[in-house]
Amino acid sequence: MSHPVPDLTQAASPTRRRVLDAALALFSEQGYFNTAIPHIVKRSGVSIGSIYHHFGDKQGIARALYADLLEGMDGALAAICHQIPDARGQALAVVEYLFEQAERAPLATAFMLSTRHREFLPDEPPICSSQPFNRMRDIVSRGIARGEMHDGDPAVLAAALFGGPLRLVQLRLDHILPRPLPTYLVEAWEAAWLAVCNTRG
Amino acid sequence: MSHPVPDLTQAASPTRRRVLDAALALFSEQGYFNTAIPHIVKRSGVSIGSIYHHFGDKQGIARALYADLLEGMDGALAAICHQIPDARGQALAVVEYLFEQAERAPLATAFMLSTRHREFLPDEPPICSSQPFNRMRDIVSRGIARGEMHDGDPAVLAAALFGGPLRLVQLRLDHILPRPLPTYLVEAWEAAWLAVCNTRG
DNA sequence: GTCTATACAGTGATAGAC
DNA sequence: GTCTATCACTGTATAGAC
Repeated sequence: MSHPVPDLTQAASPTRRRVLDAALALFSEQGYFNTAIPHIVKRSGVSIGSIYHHFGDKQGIARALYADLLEGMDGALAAICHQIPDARGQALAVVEYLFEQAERAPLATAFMLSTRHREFLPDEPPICSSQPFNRMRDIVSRGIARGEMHDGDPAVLAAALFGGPLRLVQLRLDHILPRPLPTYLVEAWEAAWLAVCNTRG
Repeated sequence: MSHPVPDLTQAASPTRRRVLDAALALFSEQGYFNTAIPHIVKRSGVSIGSIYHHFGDKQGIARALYADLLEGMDGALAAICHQIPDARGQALAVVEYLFEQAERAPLATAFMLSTRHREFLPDEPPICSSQPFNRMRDIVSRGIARGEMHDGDPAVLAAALFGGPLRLVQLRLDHILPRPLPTYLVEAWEAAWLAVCNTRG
């Protein structure tokens, strides 16, 4: 039932990890284009030769990082959808996960949610069409089908349900919100749920 | 009562305008860092010497553009807040404005809402603390005070109210939503308002 | 104010020893 | 697989004529 899958990708290499960690920090703090390879060399302690050996080019670093984080996020959402039956519970768990993750791993969350990946990864599909975001839309579609949420365009309802919480994450990552996100969870969720819940229920 | 203020800034210069228009198009389509000065030269028809004469450096172009668009957006929101008395009407008008503006001037809207300005304008304050966004929070604060919206943290309520619509704008600008934004206005607004309205009213 | 030609730095990427 | 040294180039910015 559990999935301990031991890194099918070759992410286990220690140098690879060090480069990805350094790149994540630099990309999140100053942006992809403000980060030169020598910066990554300094911060990671890995030589430029090794970096190019592992990743091919600069885009390759961002690509590997992006795939890595997408996979982690999708795994979390998959687990949620698997363990919780009702759409409301799933959506709440997703928001809770996003809030906790933004505090635990702000750099990773910022790189996932607050970055225009297309500018430096022209071949990647937009993040809205990625697995995790598809799952969010699926939750909403199922919520409508099950009568938990009122009828309507799934895209609009998904925006209404997750738009507020995602905006709060953004504000927190930009250091606008003073308190940790989980302290806003109850209030933010109540408002979000009111926007989509079925009043006939 | 009206404010025809004839461009206090020296934005009237025709070459200045041509440069700003070209820069807006290029920055929005491919990003600030993927846009080289020679690109702007080609697209605007203005020589590199004139560009540097007017804007000082590359950042100067982005800075002028940003100030220009912020001023326009703030003027629109100011007019809304001035003409409409109740918070609900103001908020609805703001969402309507954002939806229309995203269709009428998608490049400008994308540059304002979907760009990490800090990456190339390190001295600018974050957009969340700009005039237009302050007005949105003010609308919410007044809505709470007037009893139109239920009590709570203004930041959370503002995110709940505008987060969904702003997310739809994002999706539309990324070419994910098939139909023009105004066609989603009624449904999006109803959901947004449900999230914050005072049920005792 | 506008233009052309040019200087100069920093960057992504490679070669090749170990 | 890891490293150092180096290349080739793009892109910002300036000089100075008109």
